[in-house]
Parts: sequence; structure tokens; C-alpha cells
Amino acid sequence: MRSKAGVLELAVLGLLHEAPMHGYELRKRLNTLLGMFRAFSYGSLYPCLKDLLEQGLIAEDDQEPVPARPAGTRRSKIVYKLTADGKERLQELLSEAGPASWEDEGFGVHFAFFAQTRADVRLRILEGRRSRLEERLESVRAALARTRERVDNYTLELQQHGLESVEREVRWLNELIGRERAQQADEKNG
Amino acid sequence: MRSKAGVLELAVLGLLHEAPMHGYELRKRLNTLLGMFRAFSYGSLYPCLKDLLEQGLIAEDDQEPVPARPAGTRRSKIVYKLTADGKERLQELLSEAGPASWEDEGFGVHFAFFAQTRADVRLRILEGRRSRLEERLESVRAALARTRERVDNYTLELQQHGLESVEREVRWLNELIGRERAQQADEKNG
DNA sequence: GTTAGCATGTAAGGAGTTACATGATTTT
DNA sequence: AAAATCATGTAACTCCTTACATGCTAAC
Repeated sequence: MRSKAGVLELAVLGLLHEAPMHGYELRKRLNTLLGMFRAFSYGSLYPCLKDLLEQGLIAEDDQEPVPARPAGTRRSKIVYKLTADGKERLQELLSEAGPASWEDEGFGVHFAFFAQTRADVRLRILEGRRSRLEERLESVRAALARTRERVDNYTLELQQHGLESVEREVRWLNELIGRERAQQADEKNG
Repeated sequence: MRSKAGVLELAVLGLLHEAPMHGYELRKRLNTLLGMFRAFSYGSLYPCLKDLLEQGLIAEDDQEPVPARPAGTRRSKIVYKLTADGKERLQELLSEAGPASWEDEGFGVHFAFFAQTRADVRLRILEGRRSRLEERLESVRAALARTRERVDNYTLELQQHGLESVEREVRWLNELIGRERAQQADEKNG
């Protein structure tokens, strides 16, 4: 019966785990963190915060540097922090190495919090994404081989560029997977 | 008062302009055409076809090779073709060089139909996308310079990879723009 | 003292997905 | 004759956006 299982939830919990923050700041950090991959608007962030608050995963952080404030005055900043439940939920989200973590929508966000993710989960996510991309490559290459001649130059150019982009990401993943494996081997020996 | 102004409308009209087709085939062609960029499900395609039919932009193509069919039997394939209004609408969509044509969601689809697009519109779309990406590069580079030290390796790796991907697309656009310009110059001379 | 940016929020809606439901046709 | 895949469609829902509404605070 849990709602809002989207990327935003993870992103917000992950960022608040690093440091308490208010909504406006959160959104900016979010959009620089995810830079090229995603951008969120206030219209989705604030409802999400409201929801997380109701679920008890985050709470208002009242440790303000200037506590003396006329009663009844609405403070203009609302700083949020993770609750114990929120930390637990974050760990749960960071532990799942399933489609949600390697499909296009989720991969960037999951990767962004790899520093807080267990090594074995990291590896499975990277491998999951790689095989997802390889599936895609194969199906597009097959389609290209089938329709080779009967397609205009722009369409071809687009497919070629798409293909190369994905091939590039696969090479990147290969390197990361290699590093992760080496690191795991180091830890076993050490 | 026009609805469904999404990418699907353009994609469907564009594909039907090349040849009449039924929904199932349309979806497959769509997903190989856009390959790496997008994928649509039947749940969005069929409602879209219904909508286009109601708007009179497409019509059922009854020129079947086997016209003799027991009356009352629902034929299992429904082949659609563009109407005159549909062709007009397609031209309208292909002529607009605005944000819809160079933002992430729309660019791939617009590019895919460049063969049917006027040369000046093509150029403006390519330039629009390039400056959009350059804006993004600048803001991410600025963010990177600001937060350089206080960020973990994975986050850095992600941002770096994102940056390089976009830089690569910019180079690709540069090449395409160069080609378009050369082609236009050729046409002026002859 | 007014513009620009900080800060929070809501209502309406867009564009798509998933899951379901059904039946025809082809392949094994 | 069973299984796969072709083919069409709907209902409920998700996640997010846009546009709006409001007020505070810093800089020029």
C-alpha cells in the first residue's frame, strides 16, 4: 500500500541522508546531481516531500541556528531530515538490484548513490544494465540488417548515432565492472 | 482545441505517409525506427489511432487484396492511411522548428522524418538542439566546478560520463549542421 | 524601492504505462 | 491440437509538468 515508488523518492532520501536540506535546495542539488539525465520541477518535488512526511520517512529538522522567532510566524525555510524509518527505507531501495535500478529511468539515480550501495548490489546493477543495453543493441542491429537498403539517410544516421551511443555506454560499463571486480578481489586478498 | 499533440501523433502520421499500415505493424516500425530513443506500447498507440481517426487525419484503407469477405465478419487487420487533412497536419508538424522539435522527447522523432522536412527547418532544429545542449553543458560544468571536491567518485564518474555523452552529441550536430550548410550552398550555386 | 532570486505550495492535466481481455492466424 | 505470435482494444493508474498563487529576502 506504499505510494510514490518513483525515482524521486530514492533521490530525495539519498540526498537527505547526506545532509538535512529544504525543498528548494534539494531540487537544485537534484538537478545538478543528475545533470544530463533528468530534471524535476517543484510541482513534483513538494508533493513528494509531503508524501514522505506523511509516511514518516522524513521529518522537519527544527535545530535552527536562530531558534528565537516570534511565535506564530511561519518560518520561510522548512529543513527536512531522514527519520529512522527513512534510513531503513533508503537502505531497502539501495539494496534492490532489479529492473527499476537498471532501466533508463532509474539507472542514473541508483548510480548516483553507489557510494552508499553494497558492492555486490553495485555489480549486479551494472551487469543488469549492460545486458539490458546489449539486448537493445542486438534488436536494433537485427532491424538495421533487415531494412538496410530501404531507408533514407537521415533515418540511417539517427540509428547509427543511437547505436554508437549505446555501444559507448557498454564500454563504460565494462570498465566500471572491471574495476568493481578488481576491487572485490583486492578485498578478498588484501 | 486539438488534443494529443505528443510525439506519437507525428510519428504515426509520418510513418503512414510512407505507406498505409495497421496498428500492430506501426508499433513495430516505430520501435525499430526510434530504436534507442523511445519505445511505445499498444496501450498508447491504439488510443492515439482512435483519436486521429476521430479528427479525420487518418482513415481506414479498404483496398484489400482479398475484398471478398463474408459480411459481418470483423476483419482482423485494420489498415490505416493518411487523409488529405492528415497530410496537411503532417506538413504543419514538420514545419515547426520550436522547443518541441529539439527537446529530448521530440528531437529523435523529428529527426527521423528529416527526409520529409524542408532544408531550412532542418537547419533550425539542429541549431536549436545544439544550443539547448550547450546550455546544459555550461550549467553542469559550472556545477562541477563549484562542487568539485565535496563529491564522491561515483557521482563524479556519472557526471563525467553524462558530460562526455552530450559533448559527443554536440560534435555530431556540428557535423550535420556543416553538411546541411554545404548542401544549401551547393543549391545556391548549382 | 524595485528587480531578481529564494522559498513553498496547489489544481488541473498531459502523456504515457501496465495489466487485462479477447480472438485470429501461423507454426511446430 | 498446442503454442506462439499476430492483432485490437480498454480501464485504471503513475509520474510528472505547467501554470498559478503567494510571500520573503537580498542586491542594486
